Amino acid sequence: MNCKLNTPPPNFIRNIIIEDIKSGKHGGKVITRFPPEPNGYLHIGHAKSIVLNFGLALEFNGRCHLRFDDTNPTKEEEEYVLAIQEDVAWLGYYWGKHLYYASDYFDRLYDYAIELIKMGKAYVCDLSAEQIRQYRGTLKEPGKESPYRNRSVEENLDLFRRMRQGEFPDGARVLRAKIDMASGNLNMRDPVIYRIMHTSHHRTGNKWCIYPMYDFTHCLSDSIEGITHSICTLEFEDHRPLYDWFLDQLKVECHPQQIEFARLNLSYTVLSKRKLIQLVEGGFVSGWDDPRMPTISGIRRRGYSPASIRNFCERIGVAKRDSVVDIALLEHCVREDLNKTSPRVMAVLKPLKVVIENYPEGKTEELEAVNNPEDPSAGTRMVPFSREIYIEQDDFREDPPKKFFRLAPGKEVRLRYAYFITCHRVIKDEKTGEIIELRCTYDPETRGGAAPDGRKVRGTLHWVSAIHAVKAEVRLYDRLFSVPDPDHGKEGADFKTFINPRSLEVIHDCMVEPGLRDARPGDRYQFERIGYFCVDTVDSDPGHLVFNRTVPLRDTWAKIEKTHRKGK
RNA sequence: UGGGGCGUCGUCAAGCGGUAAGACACGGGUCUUUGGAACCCGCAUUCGGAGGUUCGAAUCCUCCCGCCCCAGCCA
Repeated sequence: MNCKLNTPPPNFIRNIIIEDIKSGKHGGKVITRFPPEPNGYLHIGHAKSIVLNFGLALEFNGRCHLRFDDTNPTKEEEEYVLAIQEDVAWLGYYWGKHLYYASDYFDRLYDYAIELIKMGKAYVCDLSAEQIRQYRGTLKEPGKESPYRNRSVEENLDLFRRMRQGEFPDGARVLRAKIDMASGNLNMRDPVIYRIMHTSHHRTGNKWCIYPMYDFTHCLSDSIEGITHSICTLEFEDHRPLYDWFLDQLKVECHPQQIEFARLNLSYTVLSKRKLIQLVEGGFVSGWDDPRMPTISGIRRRGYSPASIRNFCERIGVAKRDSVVDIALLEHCVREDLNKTSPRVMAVLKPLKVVIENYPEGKTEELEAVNNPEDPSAGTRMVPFSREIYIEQDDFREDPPKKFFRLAPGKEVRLRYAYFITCHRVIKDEKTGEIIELRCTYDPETRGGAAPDGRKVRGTLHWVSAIHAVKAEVRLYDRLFSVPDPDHGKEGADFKTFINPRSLEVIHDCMVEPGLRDARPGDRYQFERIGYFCVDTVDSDPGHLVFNRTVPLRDTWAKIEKTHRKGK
């Protein structure tokens, strides 16, 4: 475990656990579980659950199991179980030997079902799916009892065994719990607990042709593993009576407590599996790991650190009310972490050539640059400087507005770690009028960036020596959606219509300092004055560097300019 | 009168009868060789609404209003 734990803020689940420990419930133990269905990729919403479950286990000296809820072979695949394990591990959590599969319990679950039948608490029903739906009644009207509800135990036993033997086709019969067709809670109206599926399972192969349903499987799996607190999301609140019913009927030795909390919603994105699939399959993104996706793999590729995700999940809190967390908090969490850990480097995204006329031609010198002002132990590096350099196009204005502290005709600025330069001439393309080069002079007395005469300059620019520069491709990622709540657009507009057309801008001829030549996939940097970037793990290679922008630095100037424009 | 939940600052969220934490966002300032970071200040006389109990209520009671979830042989 590599994550520190300052005491997390209080939340109702933690409070329940503290009380339970105090009262000696469950022998004072805390055993939780994270139970994903391996039918898709994990996203930031799952991270909330992972951090909650593993975090609680860690805090109270218990343990957290990783259990795959794999009871529906038509939807689940091995590929997902591998991806999920990778994501949980990347987040920094270890389940150790406690890796389980609901499918490991199929034999025991079958035995439990037999037991239920013997108690007269379950029966085989021959109604079709459509009929079962009709018999279930509606939200306001009670259901009707199935004509098969009162079969004898012997007949039920025989039929259920034959279901297992494969004597019946898919959908022919199901095993149902005998509870209450008039219950206000539809989950209690004789829920199906086993269905016939002649489908091979990614782990049990063709051993089974009947598979247990979630409600029956989950509570018993929890019980088998000795889970103390079974934490799930709000939509399962209605299932709790059923969760408890099975455990009560079967007189198991361990009866975990199910506790529900509100799932995470994040502004400017979507988190439902169904919608994420549409983004992938519709080609709106490059895949599940597209850096704009809220999936763990996407976020990872985007350059977010595991620590920042954990921190985010702890800060958003855990409660029962529906809420939408501002994505600005997530962005704040990455900046906060990356600020302390990322080496600084100079990179020019949109280069503008600057010729320093009074600097000797052919001369090169090495200037010392600090790697991370937040971390002295990161040391320093040498950066080459020469007569021709690149600066950011945005750092020059021929006609500067008020408070523009960067370069302009006649203005002096500091080149970070280098010299003060003053702009004397602007060279433009004769035809287009586009600025193609600046002619400047430098003050040799200001080497390193300090003025011996105490002269102040407000602006400090990053730069890259032209002959030493390394070219790179940079991908500027932005929020995937242009509205805070794409899920609930006006008039039920499809969420895809809110996709931010500028969520990705690719820049091909960026100039980065030479030390970056050796950057490895996944390496994270702060491009000074611009933002945090990481080397793309899929498309970058030594001959063609590709950087992903994780998140831009806070840009006060952009804000000033914006409000200025609005105000005038 | 189907059943189950939830309503505290723009957004999250503590609070559990003793007189509204914190974070993000936002606004202002200090500092600065990143207009970054850091630091300082401001930001709910009020807790969905109305009654009631109490010396005292966001916290207890009553009624009302609003929002979310449930009719898969999905999880």
